[in-house]
Amino acid sequence: MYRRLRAEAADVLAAALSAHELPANELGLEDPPGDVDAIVASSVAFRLTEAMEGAPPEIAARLAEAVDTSECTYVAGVEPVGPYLNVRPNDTYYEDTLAAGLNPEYGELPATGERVVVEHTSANPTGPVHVGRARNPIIGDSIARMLEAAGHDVERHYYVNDAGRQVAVFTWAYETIDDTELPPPEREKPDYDLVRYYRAGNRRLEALEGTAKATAEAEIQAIMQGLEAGDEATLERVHAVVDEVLAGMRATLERLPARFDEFVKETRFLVDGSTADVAERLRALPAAAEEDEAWHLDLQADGIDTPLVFLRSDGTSLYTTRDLAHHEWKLEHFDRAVTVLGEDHELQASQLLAALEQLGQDVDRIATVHYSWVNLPGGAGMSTREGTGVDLDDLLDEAVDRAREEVESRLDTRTRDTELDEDDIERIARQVGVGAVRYDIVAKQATKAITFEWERALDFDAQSAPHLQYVHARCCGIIEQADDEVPTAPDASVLDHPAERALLEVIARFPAEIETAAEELAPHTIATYTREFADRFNAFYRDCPVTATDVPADRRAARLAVVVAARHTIANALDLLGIEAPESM
RNA sequence: GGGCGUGUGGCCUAGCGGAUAGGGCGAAAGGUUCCUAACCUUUCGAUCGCGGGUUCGAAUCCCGUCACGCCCGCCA
Repeated sequence: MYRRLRAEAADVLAAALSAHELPANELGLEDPPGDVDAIVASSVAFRLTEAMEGAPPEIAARLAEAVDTSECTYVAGVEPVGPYLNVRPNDTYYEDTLAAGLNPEYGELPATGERVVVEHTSANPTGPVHVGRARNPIIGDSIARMLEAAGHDVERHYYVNDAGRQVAVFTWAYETIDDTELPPPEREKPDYDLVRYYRAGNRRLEALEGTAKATAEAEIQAIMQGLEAGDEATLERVHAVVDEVLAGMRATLERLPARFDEFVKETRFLVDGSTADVAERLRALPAAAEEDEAWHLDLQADGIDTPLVFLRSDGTSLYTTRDLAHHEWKLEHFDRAVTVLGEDHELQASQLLAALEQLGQDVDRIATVHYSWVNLPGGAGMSTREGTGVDLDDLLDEAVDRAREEVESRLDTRTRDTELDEDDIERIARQVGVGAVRYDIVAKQATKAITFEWERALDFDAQSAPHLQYVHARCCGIIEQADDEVPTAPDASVLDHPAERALLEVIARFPAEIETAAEELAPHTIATYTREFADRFNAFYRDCPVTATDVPADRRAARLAVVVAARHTIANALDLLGIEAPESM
């Protein structure tokens, strides 16, 4: 509704400007402050003091007179308030919002037919997912959900780095080190089991000297060469390790939940020859040059000082070379490609785009979202190899444990009729605990650095997931109280309470919020919206009883419809954030 | 040294060049015979890092500066 109202406001304002023979390219449309009784406003009068020869308030008044809303579906009027032009909605705006909100899918935009691949996480398959990396699946999964809601066909990909030196070291370590030399795994999961070899292997490699070191390096080199050549036996040895670790990592990511349609292996682009092919085309570019038998691409013309080395002197490819083949493959199969990467990959990502452009690809179809690091208090980083950092499994376990305590401590004071059994408590604890972790991360702008602190990440009061989930539970409670007798054709005209109007207005904005969040690839804006939604619902809850006996029948029916629309909105908004919506808590 | 990013009350955070910088935590006070108090109300608290500039108007744009983070590999 809001999208159409805003479009209509733009149309009538543009027409009014044209009537004064003024250009209508800058309409100054904006959201008015909270205490102003308007949905959309314009500050265009400020800019016309010369063209219309007058003070802004007087110009606003003259423009308002020229506005014709007779053709509008939702605009009731445009009124001058000081220098501003405020757009008021008519009753149809509220009626249509209420009717639209009764659809359980409310908020979803029409299908666009656009195929979008969202690549996220893509953490090296070397060990358990830690909290430093957890920002990636949480942001990536929410972006995928938003793009889907915005009408696109979305595929989620995890790009598996199974071709670099790290996995060669890992494979060597796994095959050389005996289990008895290692400490017991921290968990009975394959990623925790195998990371011990990875860590021990890296330590051993640093400690080795002389011929022992040479032997080990030769073995690692042989594995890398085998991978580069697409040698079947080598691929099998490496994948025995990689697939096993990945299975463990996948199980952890499932808890968020972050699920993938495809795990795209890097070696695939070696085996099918596309990496060699892209390297060949890169060598033919004017900006390509050979130095000490290695090949690089000069990117000065693209404003990047660091040249991109794409072939080693031994003829093997590098990570970005393979990623170039990977991205050409994406562009071939999808209309758009979105990648979520840590800020440490920024240079690599810009080199990738510059190289693709030199290869003649349409890089406008590629978007990259960068997120800043998650550090430990004191500024320490998290590293899989060194074993520093907090495992995501531990964080989620702790979150669910604390949520369970919270649920249990509240059992005594519950007044809702339905009882909770053990399974309910466990389910709610999981929904609340995991939701709190996701919200804490997704609610912040990706570019801001985060310092991980247990107390803050697991604060269930604050502006947190449980606060939002509680709104959904309240909606469900009211609907349950009303025996699910939801009116199919409610009369919105009886909804004249400010809290009812305010709630309908925020419901009306939901599709527009999805649209902009998907366009800007900014999931935190949905988190902000959801918070504002919760505030307005709670005001409605406080001031507008629904099922009380002294509420007239028509008002009860209309308010019940508002609650249903609110339930759909909050449930779908939480879903975009990957947060479950409990019916009771 | 160069590139990119971030800097908003004690702490966390929102903010498209426009209306009194919006929330939360914290601290203080209050609210439940009434749809779940994981809620709500009130109060306290900000020269939007600092200095210039552009503009009718700057947290927002530009320049400079400081602090912090990331990057600048024939690693990924």
